[in-house]
Amino acid sequence: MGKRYWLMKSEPDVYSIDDLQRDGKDCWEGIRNYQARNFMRDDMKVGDGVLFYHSNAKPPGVAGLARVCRLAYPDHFAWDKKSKYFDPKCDPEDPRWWMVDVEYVETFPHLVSLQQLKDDAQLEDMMVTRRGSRLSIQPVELAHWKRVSALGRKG
DNA sequence: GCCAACGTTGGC
DNA sequence: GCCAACGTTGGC
Repeated sequence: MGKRYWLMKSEPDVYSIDDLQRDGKDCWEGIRNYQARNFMRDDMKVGDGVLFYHSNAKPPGVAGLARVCRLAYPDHFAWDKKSKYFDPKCDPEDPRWWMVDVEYVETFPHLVSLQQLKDDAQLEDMMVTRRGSRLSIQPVELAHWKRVSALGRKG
């Protein structure tokens, strides 16, 4: 399997692309949805491209690019009682939740808003534009990746 | 802050 | 295995 592309949602109030730029790289902890977990655990490879999406933002949209820089490993916050991602049903011997690390690549000079994504004919069937699409990690087609990047760089 | 959409839980 | 109740997501 060659390089793949993803969209990963983060609430900027919690962790924004500026935070990732400051940190250089960070673990993507707290994913508590099985479909999203499966994408990270089973499909993400080092070097895969990430559209960094700001959810619950004004406006919501793709803020820039990141890159997967570590293969999936157990999300240890799941058994950290002090973490807000603590999951009492989790057994460290049999990890239920996984995460990858991502590294900062670039911040778009123009945030590509959800409305822009919806209005763009080339992005018609992109998953994030579908109504009720709550999945916080989604696969992205190469053509969509290229189009979103172009919009973000050129406005 | 509202609420529709969706995922999970748990009784049966 | 059904499904009602509940919790969360996330746009608006």
